[in-house]
Amino acid sequence: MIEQQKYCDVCEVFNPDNSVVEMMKEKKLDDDVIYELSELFKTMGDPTRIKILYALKERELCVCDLSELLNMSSSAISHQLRILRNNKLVKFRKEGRSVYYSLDDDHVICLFGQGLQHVLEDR
Amino acid sequence: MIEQQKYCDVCEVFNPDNSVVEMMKEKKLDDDVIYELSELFKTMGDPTRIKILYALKERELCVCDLSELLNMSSSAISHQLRILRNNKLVKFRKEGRSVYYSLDDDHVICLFGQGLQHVLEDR
DNA sequence: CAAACATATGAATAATTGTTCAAATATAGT
DNA sequence: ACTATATTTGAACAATTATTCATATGTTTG
Repeated sequence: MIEQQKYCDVCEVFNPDNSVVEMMKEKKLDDDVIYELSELFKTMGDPTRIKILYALKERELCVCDLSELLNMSSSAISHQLRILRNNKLVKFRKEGRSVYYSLDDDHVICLFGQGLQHVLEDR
Repeated sequence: MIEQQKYCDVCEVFNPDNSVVEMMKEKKLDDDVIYELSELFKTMGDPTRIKILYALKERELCVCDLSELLNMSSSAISHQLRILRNNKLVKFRKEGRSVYYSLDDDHVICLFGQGLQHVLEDR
């Protein structure tokens, strides 16, 4: 076992004491959290939804506002808003036949800012 | 035109002066930036890649480290690393036959933290 | 109640995506 | 030169996704 030399200390499964694998595994996030985290980012990983969130950053808007603004069908917008709603990125308020959407909390804006910083970094 | 009552001030296309549409359109982000931003979030929107980034947060690791750590084939890991590389989330360094990957900058960690805050908020 | 409007929803379709498998490239040791 | 190891790559396949279309729900006005 020992004479079988390995070059990656973590791949070294024959020497548990020196293994980083276990260390990492202890520190690992709940699978639930990892899943939710990836769902959050996935939700923000679509141009249409980015545009919706960017618009809602300014003020609350109803479906037809967004539809007009982004030049897309109300149906398409509504579908995307449902995804944003399910992931708690937007909340809504009904007024007559209109439904006004707004950002659910300010984490979204922070994520936005951080993302922009990363994107605009090397230009 | 005027007698056609509308309930969403933004949808009101017949009165440009009072329209919020134009205002928003002026403030709108470059399509390039929106695209890149959504690509960034899309990149972070996968459980495997989240796990990779979370592991790299601690220290640099090579492909077989990650493969061992996440219990996945080197091929699968390599494919995901390519996506992370293309989106400038990780950088790499070659040493012998190994390729060590690490986080490209600390925006990733900030995004991580913000995302976690959002996810863990209501529990 | 009927007509118009705002939104939501389900099915369908085209496009994208993650993993697997097989094969290729590259580096190190014998 | 040969073998073992580390990584990359391309094709293939199943699964997911965004938009469109048609239709349904709910609300307001006449």
